[in-house]
Amino acid sequence: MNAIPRDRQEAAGVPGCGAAADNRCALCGGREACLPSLFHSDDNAAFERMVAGKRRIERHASLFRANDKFDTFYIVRVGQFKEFVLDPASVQRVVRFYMPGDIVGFDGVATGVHSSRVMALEDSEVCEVPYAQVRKAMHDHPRFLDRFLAAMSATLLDQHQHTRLLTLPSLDGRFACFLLYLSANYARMGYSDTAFRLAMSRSDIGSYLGTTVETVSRLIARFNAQHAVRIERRMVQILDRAKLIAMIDNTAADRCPVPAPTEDRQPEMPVH
Amino acid sequence: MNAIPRDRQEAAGVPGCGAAADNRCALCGGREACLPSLFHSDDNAAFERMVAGKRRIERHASLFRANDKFDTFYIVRVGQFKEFVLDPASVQRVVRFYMPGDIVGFDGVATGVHSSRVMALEDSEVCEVPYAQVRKAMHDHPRFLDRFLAAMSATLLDQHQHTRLLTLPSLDGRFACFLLYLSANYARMGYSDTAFRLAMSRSDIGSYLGTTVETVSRLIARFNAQHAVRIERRMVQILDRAKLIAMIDNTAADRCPVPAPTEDRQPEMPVH
DNA sequence: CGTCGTCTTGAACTGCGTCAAATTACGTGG
DNA sequence: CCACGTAATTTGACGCAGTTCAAGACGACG
Repeated sequence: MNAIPRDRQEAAGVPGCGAAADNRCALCGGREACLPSLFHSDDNAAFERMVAGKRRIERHASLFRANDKFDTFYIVRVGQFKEFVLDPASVQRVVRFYMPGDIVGFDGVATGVHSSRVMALEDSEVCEVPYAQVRKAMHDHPRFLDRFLAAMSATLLDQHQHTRLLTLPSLDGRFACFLLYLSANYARMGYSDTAFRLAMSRSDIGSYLGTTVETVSRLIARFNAQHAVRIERRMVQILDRAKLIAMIDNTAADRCPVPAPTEDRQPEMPVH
Repeated sequence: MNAIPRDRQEAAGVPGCGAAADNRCALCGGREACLPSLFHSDDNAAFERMVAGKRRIERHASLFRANDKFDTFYIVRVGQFKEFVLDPASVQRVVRFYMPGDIVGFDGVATGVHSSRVMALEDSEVCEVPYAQVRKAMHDHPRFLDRFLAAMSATLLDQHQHTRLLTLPSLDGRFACFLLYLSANYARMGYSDTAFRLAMSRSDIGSYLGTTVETVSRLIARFNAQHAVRIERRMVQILDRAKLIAMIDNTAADRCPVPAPTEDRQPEMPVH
């Protein structure tokens, strides 16, 4: 997710799995890295001045909705969120999930208005950081500027990962990718990367993977049968990580086979 | 694409269609808005100092590749680009297209290294803007800081659009969406939004839509037969825009039907 | 213990991927 | 200017993965 600087996330086929950061926020103090190294080598006190306050968000309550005014960033302290847009038929399209340490709100900077809705998947808590303060801090602390830009850029990389996931030809690959992505994020937060609880419903997963609830169910059944994982209700155990990775690679084969461009000029006819 | 501030792009089902900007870059002077209002109300001269130079990129040559060092942004002056990553099987996954006025390189900020490859679809030209200069300008000119952040945020919104496109259940919807997106972008550049040339191959389109070349071919044939468009070779004419929009909406119906959440607390069972 | 919602399972249908071959476009060299 | 070769694009036939519709199972809570 957008925890930064996401220490050199590798470009392999699998979502980034940065090491767990360990910078305690003086405000939060929780055991989660609630603001992952964004400020620590610089001026920690500066950050604390930036934080306007904390806010609790009940399960299923929204942090903000599409068309709400944007003037505040949120850093997830505890809990998880889903971000989604509503398509014409009022169907949710989950665009991403947020976990502790992630920064929420970048989408609003462009227009001053939020373009999507962010809803808590469980009882959660966030730090509020007014955009005005962030701007000021960026001006005053060059290092903070860098870190902040890096954070924003990292969310772009996350989006790319999601895009890659969505273009995997088989659902097996997508689901495997999704599980590894969760695993990596739990690792980043300092939890087990082989056993964790899903905060999201089957519907949310289906939406995120670009498929239906039923198919998600069947995917789970199949993965369980193959002993790659053990998913029961919302508990997940990863039993055979290698098998999951293999599922991504195998299914990725020749789709839109633009041949691997080792040289710069790939063979294609010029346009008249 | 990431031309900014993307004047309040609407949240409707269709990719953003900002109005055509009209700020001439003193350096480029081309009739395309090569740097869309990023600097104009502030200090135009400041920008010109920022631009290190221009660079020509031949068709099929790369602006940069994955793992190349990042230290420069590029603003597309003329031509078009595709950005893609290679999956394990060395297959291209097109993540986005760039058109004149778009800023390229945000992905590199997070790690200092590019995560994808950007290749010219036709003979092109870009302005080079060193990251160091941008940082300095952000520090010196608060308004520029705002604009730059807005630009970055806008690319995030673009990615969301792509994600939404990819989760449309039917290929018809995706392709319709793609055509409207191109149309909107040509409009933004001041060209006709009903007749234009595709810079990308069928393969690239297939990759962008998450499908195969063959299916793209069939989509085109079907759309032609329905007189929604007239696509011949790489020339596109949009004949019935309403029909295209309808194709998106119709196919968007109940997929992962999380009911429209008008109230904040949508009905779902608490987790034990 | 009954109701409600989520999740799972079943069966039938179909859109799209896959493989294969034909066709067209375009650049090259004669 | 024409003939040829390469690569892109189109078209056809077939099979399967995944959607759809429908019903049932499970767990939570009143």
